[in-house]
Amino acid sequence: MDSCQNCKFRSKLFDKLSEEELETINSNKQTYLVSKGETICVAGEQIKEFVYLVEGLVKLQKVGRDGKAQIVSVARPLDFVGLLTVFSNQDYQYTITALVDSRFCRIDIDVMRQLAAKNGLFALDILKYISKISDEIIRHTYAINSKNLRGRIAMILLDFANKHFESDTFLLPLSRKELAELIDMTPENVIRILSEFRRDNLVYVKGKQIEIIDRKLLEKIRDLG
Amino acid sequence: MDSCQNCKFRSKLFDKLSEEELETINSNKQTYLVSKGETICVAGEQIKEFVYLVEGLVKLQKVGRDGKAQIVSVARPLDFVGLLTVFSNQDYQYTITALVDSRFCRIDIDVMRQLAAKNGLFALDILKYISKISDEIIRHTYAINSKNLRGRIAMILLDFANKHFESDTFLLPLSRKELAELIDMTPENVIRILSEFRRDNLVYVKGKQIEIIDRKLLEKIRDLG
DNA sequence: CGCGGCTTTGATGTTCATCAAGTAAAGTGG
DNA sequence: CCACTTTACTTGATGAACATCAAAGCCGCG
Repeated sequence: MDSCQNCKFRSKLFDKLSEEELETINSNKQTYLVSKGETICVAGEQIKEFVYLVEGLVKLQKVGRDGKAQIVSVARPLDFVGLLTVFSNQDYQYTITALVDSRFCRIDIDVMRQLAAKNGLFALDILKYISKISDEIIRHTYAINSKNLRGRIAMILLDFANKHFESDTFLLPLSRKELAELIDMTPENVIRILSEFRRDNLVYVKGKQIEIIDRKLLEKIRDLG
Repeated sequence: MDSCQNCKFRSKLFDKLSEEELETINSNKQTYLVSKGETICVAGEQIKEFVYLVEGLVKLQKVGRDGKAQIVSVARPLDFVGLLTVFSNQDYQYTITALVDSRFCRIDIDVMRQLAAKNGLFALDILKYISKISDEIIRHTYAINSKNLRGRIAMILLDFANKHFESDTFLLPLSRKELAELIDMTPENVIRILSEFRRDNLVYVKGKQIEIIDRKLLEKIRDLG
């Protein structure tokens, strides 16, 4: 019933696989449920499996020398959270933690490698995804660092509205501290600027509940910040 | 005489190709010489060719909204400068410029794609390289942003000494302004801190000539900054 | 010789992190 | 379900790090 062949969450990444190859994946995969806050894999551990997010939301983070966490990316299903370094590195580069209750699959990494080696079109698709993800992370990082604090908050709010929720009203899946780790600022300043946006009637903010009121102005702050 | 089959600069990237496949590359490649300062490809242009640096040194940069350049990476031969976005994107994401006189090859991108589709082991090797390069760029970017200005200068000097020249004495291939673009600070502060390092007898600095004098202390500044 | 870009140093101002202290919210055990 | 503890959130005051501005010296090049 839960076979990869019939999985409605299956991504286009696997489109180039034959029925037989899909069955290989199916018989080498395991499905897991994790609750909010649970860790899926830990940076530094040896990679044995390819991690594929089916439902939910996770964060990829690394820990700096000073022990402070930095969130590299917030990933949704089909973002192939484990993909990034699976093919270059022996160890996970990032710790992956569920932001909401999530479901994911693990596929033996050697099985993935063998399929890629055997099926060049499949490998080429993985290539495309990896390039795309890396590219987005790099772009995001540079975007963040080129903006002032108000611009960063504006950007991240619009990003959540546009990419994650497709609505101007949403429930933030991150704490203020996590927001700070994602856009490289202190929790105090995240709060300060959110309050400022609320005072200026740009955004309705109550706890994690967010509503974008003046989208035009917010976009201006993002773009000029 | 200049065939890929005999090329002594050929990277391990092509190891998985058969003689016949190498010949396909050979007959679809073109070799170019560029002088210092010349541009190899421009961000935004359509990707038609895979760019492979044979000899020299180049910078990858993008231009921010404000028109200021940011250097994403300084690449040597075998760094596959064009690799990063070739497989995900229609357009070059970065402008590539020679920092010293350089030699590079262009290979038709469709030929590369076809070879990857046909030869899974080759595709898998490309995958490894892409992952590795992205990973390094991301790591470098985070490293830079987590350090104060003195730490950044120390880091970049040690990086040049270790990775690029394998010597504590070398000629900087970048201007002060370019250095600033690479490590996200202003040219004034690059100069200020270089002068400071010279005053403290950490580094001999005269124009582009650099000599690391107190490596231990410089490493400490890098790691603690 | 003189012009323009690169380099250097100093003075000033802004942005942001840090510190401190208090309030709300969310678990936790009885 | 309520007191208790802990964690998250919020605001203000202070200081440090860094960008910006200004001005002068240097070097290569026409």
